[in-house]
Amino acid sequence: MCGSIGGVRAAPTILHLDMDAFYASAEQAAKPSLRGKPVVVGGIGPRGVVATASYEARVFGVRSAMATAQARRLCPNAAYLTPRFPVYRQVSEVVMGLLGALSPLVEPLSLDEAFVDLEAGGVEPSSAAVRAVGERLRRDILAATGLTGSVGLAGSKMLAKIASEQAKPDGLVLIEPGTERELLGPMSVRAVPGVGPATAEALRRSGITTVAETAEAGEAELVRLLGKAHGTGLFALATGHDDRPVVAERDAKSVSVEDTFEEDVTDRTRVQLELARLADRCVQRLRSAGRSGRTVVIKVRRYDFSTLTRSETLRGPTDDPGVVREAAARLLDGVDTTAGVRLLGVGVTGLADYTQEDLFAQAASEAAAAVAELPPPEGADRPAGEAAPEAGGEGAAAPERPRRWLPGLDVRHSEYGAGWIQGSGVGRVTVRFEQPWSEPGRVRTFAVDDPALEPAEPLPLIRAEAAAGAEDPVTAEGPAREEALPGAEGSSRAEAPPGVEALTSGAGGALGVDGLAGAGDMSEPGAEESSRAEALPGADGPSGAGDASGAEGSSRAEAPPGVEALTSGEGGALGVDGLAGAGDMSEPGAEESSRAEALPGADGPSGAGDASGAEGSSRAEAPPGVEALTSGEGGALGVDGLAGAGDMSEPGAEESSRAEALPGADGPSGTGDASGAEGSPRAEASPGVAAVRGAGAFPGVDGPAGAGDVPEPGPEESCRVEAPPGVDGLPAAGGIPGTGDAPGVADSLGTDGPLGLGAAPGTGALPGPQGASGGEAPPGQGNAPGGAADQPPAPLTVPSPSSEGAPAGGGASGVGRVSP
DNA sequence: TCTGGGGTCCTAGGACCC
DNA sequence: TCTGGGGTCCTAGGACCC
Repeated sequence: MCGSIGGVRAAPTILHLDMDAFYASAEQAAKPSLRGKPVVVGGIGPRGVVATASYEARVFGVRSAMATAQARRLCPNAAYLTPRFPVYRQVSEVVMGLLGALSPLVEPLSLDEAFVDLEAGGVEPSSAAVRAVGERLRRDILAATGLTGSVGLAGSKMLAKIASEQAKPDGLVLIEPGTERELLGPMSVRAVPGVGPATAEALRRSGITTVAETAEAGEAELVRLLGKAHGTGLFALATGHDDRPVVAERDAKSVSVEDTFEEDVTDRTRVQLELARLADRCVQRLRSAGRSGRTVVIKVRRYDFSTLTRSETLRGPTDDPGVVREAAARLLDGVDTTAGVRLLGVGVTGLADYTQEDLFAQAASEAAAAVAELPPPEGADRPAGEAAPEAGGEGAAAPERPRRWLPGLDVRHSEYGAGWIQGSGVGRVTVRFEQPWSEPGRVRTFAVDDPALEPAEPLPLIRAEAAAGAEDPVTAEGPAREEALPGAEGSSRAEAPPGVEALTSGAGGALGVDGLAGAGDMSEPGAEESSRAEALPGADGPSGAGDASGAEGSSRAEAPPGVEALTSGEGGALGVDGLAGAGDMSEPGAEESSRAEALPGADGPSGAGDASGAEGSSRAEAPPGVEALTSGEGGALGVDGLAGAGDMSEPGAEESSRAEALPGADGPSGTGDASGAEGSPRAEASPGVAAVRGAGAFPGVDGPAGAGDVPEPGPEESCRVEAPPGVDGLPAAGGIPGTGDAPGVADSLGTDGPLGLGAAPGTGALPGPQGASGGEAPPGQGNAPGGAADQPPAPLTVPSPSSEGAPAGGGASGVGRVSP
């Protein structure tokens, strides 16, 4: 009786694999600077939602399906990236290939999930044998992709899925047949696949919340509450009955595409045009799948989120764009869109494997051709996240459209090689040059239309022929750095030297981000600096930057950002400034002045130095950075922010560089930062580490620090306020900039501090606030710089979330140092 | 701070046929 | 002429999943 119940095998031969935080993990594997840091993959625009959050981001409460805007509030320090599906698909194919080696019966549920019938694969039906297979599979997946997956083994699909859920992350759970009911009984009914919010609520109203209660309710009651299919199905699962087979192949039953606009569309002509474009995209997908369909469906989500669908069934299946476009247009005729359309979608169902061309379709398509030729609407509200125009149908010659540098996407620079977009805005794009197999790379900023920069194909997570051969230049560098990190600061520093100069160069100049970058740059020799210099106008920047170096190094570094801001002039806008500003913010009088100077960029120099001031600043910055990132697109800012952060995080090179550069003193610590960074950022931030390491140094790192920031009352608040703007990225930027204006800056900036960059600083900042310490902060910053930037993320928002603990940490550390 | 994109399955009412 | 009942298709909407 209690043993295996009908529908459950006597041996746990059904395996369920679920990759851990798949998209986010793939991004961390591809981007060394993001490892151990909060990463959020999803829609970057104002209406985006989170697809996947790394475990580091989940600590802050970030969840899938959450609005990205909310996620940014919870975890401003995270890196917000647009999804790179081609990469995920590639990895998925490798994983599915490994599963295919286990059994002919593999049922993929999505890119990162699948059931495998081990019995059909000839695996001995014993717990020991299947467990061994599961463990080996996990090892093989890690070796082949660099990613971890969790495995559930049980006698039914449902139980295997529940087991893999319990195994997360990076584990394996086997449910022994016979134990299912006792195991399931106490669980929430929400654990049963198919029970979502609505069903759970319906059951709750009847006093049913657990699986045991569901089973006790009886089938008749469940059918009464939920309907026939759902009621009987749930009763079976709740009582452990699940004999659903693993089905290898299933043909798709529909194909659809949809877009949510960044802003509601009220213009009817525009709505019609967008619908036609969607119809073309849908048909493209249909054709590439070798299918045709008979029913055309349109979906319209209105301004108030109410959604309606309209469908029309043709006499026969088609894959003709003209036919689908026309059907969609007819369906739209019956829908009132005057109040505004939030989303439009076009789908085709009733799929057939063949294409049936008929005369009618031909004629229709020709008639519709004209429509197709219409140029896609330009405009701010282009579908969120759409990076490039879809090749409409045939002729749609994609007119040159301004490239959109979305955070996370791959690029290649003729001189610096492969990298990815950390952020963009205000006419600039920040790129981190690193590869999956390299050490965390440096950040550089370019004009968005820099001809040397172009979109690139993603790199594999695992070096192709592997290991084979020679390392590429980039890699080469890496090694050295690593060593540095750990320890050493020493090493780091070594590098620093160069960097130092950089700083000096004022590269700092570069932007705020740069600021960070700067840091990073620093390490780098000439090139970067120059780049930046150019980039920014900032000529001034440089100096300012330089200053930073010093001491504050870090702090200042941030300042630099400010610089950028400044520099950018517009840019100013950027977070960068923010940073600077930020720093200021925290600090009272002094800083401001400092900043003032700083900002001005020109002053920069001094200002930077001022930085010292501090810390305060630091913080401010951090935040900014964070946001900046966030803003993502905002591009500009965020970018920076990130960058900065990034830097911080980064180990060796940059940091060290800075450290040295800076005052050196901190330097050391700086190094430390690196370490800190990571992590849970905040946590680490915590005291100890940070402190120790110099984290302080890094303050940046601190990013975590950022966290630290949080803690602080006053500053933050202000920060936040401002932050908002920043968040949005651009705007903020702009705002900031203004701020930037040196003077104002302080205030604003401060707030902005936003930048995240500051984060790093922030750390320092906190302390700084504290006062004098601020000065010290600098050091951290130095480190931070690099690191900070990255991490940056920290804080603005932070406050609330998890930060709590963190804060202290961050702050603490910062403080700690300071005191010293 | 509103809430993506791509799917699957189910329900329910009406039309239509037998 | 009235009244039924079953089955299928179409349409619209909703829940749920990743």
